[in-house]
Amino acid sequence: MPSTPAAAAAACGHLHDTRELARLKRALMPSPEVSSIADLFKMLGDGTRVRILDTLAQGERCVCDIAELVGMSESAVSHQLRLLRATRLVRVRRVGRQAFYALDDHHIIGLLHDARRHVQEQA
Amino acid sequence: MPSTPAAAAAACGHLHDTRELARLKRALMPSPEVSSIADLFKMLGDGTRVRILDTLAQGERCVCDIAELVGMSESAVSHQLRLLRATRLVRVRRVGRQAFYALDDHHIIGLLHDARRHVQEQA
DNA sequence: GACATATATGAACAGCTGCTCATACATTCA
DNA sequence: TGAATGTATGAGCAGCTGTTCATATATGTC
Repeated sequence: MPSTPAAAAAACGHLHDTRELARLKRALMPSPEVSSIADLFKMLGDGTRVRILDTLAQGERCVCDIAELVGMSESAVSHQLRLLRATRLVRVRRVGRQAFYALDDHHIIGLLHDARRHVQEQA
Repeated sequence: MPSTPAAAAAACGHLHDTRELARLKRALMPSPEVSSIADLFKMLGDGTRVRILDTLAQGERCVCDIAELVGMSESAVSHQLRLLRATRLVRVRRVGRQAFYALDDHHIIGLLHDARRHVQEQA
């Protein structure tokens, strides 16, 4: 029955109705938000950064202690902290020649916690 | 006072006590868990996959509809669905030559929702 | 001032990711 | 059976990521 050009666009046969497809499309997240969300998850999608954030969940730490705790070079950690700073996941407090990093947003702990529960469940 | 080799290991001067450092280290997440969590976030850290999951949050969809809704080629979507399947974030139901994908774990919606709130707040 | 310490950064490089394009597979229909 | 359809997959490649190594900067100490 629907051999219209509209139906041909969605030739799959499930959603015959282009109008319905358009309605669903409108309900999706807008692109800028998708990018922001993906960027946030990208930032959380690295073992070193997860470790750093887990460490900071215990409280403020200086760079060399973080490096020692996560088992990475201070340089590597510094590079990662730079990224975490840029995305406002951590903040710095400078005291003399030391830099003390802390979580800038405690929602992150929630996300880490939820992710942890998720991976534990399906183990 | 602490010029012992132990103190030299953590020469930074913040955590003079190696014992304290060891205690903190024990409180950190074990490596396998860190990897699993990072892998989960890695999976969520891509715009196309976020879009796919957002689409599936509305309900089961076949591949070509997903492709149309997220604005990507069916091939690209199929590749991503393969990854999402491998990490058990989505599941398939095959009917004839169509494949209907759905979220396999509704915790994911929670994570997406939390991330969305987070990026909206700091906008 | 000269030197050590704590952190930051740039360059370079290996490994990974996500796309496209071509192709294979499976199912339905003529 | 042959052709069309819906999906899956392999190869190839451009772009990105995370590390190391060398170096720079800034503060504190002598």
